[in-house]
Amino acid sequence: MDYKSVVAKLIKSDELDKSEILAALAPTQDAKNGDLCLPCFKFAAKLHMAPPAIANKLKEDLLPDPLIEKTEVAGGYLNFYFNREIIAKNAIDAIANNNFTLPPLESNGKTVCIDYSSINIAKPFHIGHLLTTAIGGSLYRMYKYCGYNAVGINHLGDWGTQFGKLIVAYKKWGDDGDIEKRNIRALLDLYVRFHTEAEKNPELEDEGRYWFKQIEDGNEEALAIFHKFKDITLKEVSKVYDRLGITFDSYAGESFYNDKMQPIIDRLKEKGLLTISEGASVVDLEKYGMPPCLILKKDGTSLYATRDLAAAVYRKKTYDFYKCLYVVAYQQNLHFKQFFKVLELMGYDWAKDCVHVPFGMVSLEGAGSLSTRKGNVVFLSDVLDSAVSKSLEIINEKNPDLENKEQTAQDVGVGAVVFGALSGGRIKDISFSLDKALSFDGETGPYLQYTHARCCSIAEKAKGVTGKLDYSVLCDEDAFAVVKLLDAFYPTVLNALDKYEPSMVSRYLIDLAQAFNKFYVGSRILGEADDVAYTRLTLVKAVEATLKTGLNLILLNAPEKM
RNA sequence: GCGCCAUUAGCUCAAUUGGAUAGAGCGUUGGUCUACGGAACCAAAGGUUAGGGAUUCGAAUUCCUUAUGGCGCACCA
Repeated sequence: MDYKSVVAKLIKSDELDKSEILAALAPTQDAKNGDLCLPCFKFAAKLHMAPPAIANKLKEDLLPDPLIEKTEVAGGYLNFYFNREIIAKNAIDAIANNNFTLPPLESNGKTVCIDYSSINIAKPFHIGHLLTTAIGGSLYRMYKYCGYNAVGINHLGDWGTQFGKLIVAYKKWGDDGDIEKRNIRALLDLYVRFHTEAEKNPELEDEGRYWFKQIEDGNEEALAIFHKFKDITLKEVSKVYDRLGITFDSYAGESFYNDKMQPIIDRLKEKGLLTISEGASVVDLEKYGMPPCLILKKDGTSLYATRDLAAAVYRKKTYDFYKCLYVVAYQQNLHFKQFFKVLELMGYDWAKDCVHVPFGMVSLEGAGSLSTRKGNVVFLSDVLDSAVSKSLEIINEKNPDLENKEQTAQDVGVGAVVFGALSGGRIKDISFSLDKALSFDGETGPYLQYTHARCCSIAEKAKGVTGKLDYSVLCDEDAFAVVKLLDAFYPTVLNALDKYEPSMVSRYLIDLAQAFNKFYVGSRILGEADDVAYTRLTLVKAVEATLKTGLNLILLNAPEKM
């Protein structure tokens, strides 16, 4: 419920605009100052009055409404204290009358493409890929929830000289039995070995280039090996996606655009954008304060930007997107600025709808930056396994009779890792530590899941409780804090989407769980009078529904017992 | 060298986007179990918001500047 606009309508003023007042209204920081406040300082110059005097005048002229129980002037603030029963009724009824679900918003018909995860073939799925995968996956769910048609795109890194190198390594040192057994880890070893050997024998690089050329030219042997690598990778990676609950609508990657770049180059030439510089074909961007965007190398072959241009045009044609997001680390900030500018110069007015959603770097605590070439990586599946087995240990210790132990341990262990990736602002660099990823106390995924399970448990035990809703029961500090948070769910999700920031939902869920747990320890349900018990139970079920829906938006399952 | 980003409690992060006494978690110390899940709750300690300047009723938030760290800057992606 949008109480700001309700209050704004009640404020009478000849000199002040409704929109001005609406913009100034803000939630209070502390409940003792009421629920909403109007700082009057900025009106002082216009009205030639002191802020407290303005607050007092507005207070006197305020139209009466049942929503507002009282108003107080404190300094230059006009504070509004709401009738808590009305707020509680609105918040609770919205969920209770919907059979304790928080339905998605209605479709608005808009399509959003989200390019995320975008793993490289024949390379490990390591913790460096966790952020793009989790952020993109969460945005995907949030867009769907908010009524958009979301298209998840895994822009596979399935082209380039590294495949030639890998073929060389495979032909020299490859062991099919080993690959069969250890699949992608065996490929990683080959890749690392190639780079160490190439330092001694630089001619290996030439061999690598030769074999990549064979792939491009359709050499059967080369293609067979390449496809074998691709199959192994996709099979392995899809296991991880399954565990994370991630899905894609398209796996069109780099190789997919190989035959779609010529029209781009033609159009660039047509528009007179392409110039030759140091033998390469570039789009000069000096006017815009950027280095040139390289389109073709001097040998005439294409580059990253070329493929991205082709992909963007293809996506616009195929999906007619309202927005196209690229969830890619901030290292590539400049690349996206250049690439979007080139799209714009090509005359595509939808270039403004392309958005880079950057995030911070992941390094290894104690071991520095991740490097596939050096083999300095931590496999995501290993991290998930550790988290799951720790979770299983805790379950065996605390709840040994639990059914579905394995699945629950998956939910909780994976949840801990994923929440860790989605709990902070995107842009912060992360120094990955297994200890931190395996923390289950405090502001963590398992804490949210625990709180949800607690709700389920009470609801189960209080099944027989019936009575009438008495909203006055929800007006004490602890219960009302929960009520206000329930009311903030949809605005929080919409705001998170607006900022492409899943962590806003994560923070919100932590706030809700903390408020709920505080309420929980202080307010009994079983054993209270019928109406009190029933009303509190209803609040519990509303929290349960909100936690479950919110957890789902940040990719966490919400087991009923754990 | 040029550009972009970051810097808030010992550590990891918030702060409704310019509002009231800057809040949480971890860790530390001390409490709460004969009520529904202790993966919990309560309390204490911990701050010149990296330093300096400016803007204004008001700045962690905007601008300038310095410092530290990260990233990027031509044929990798």
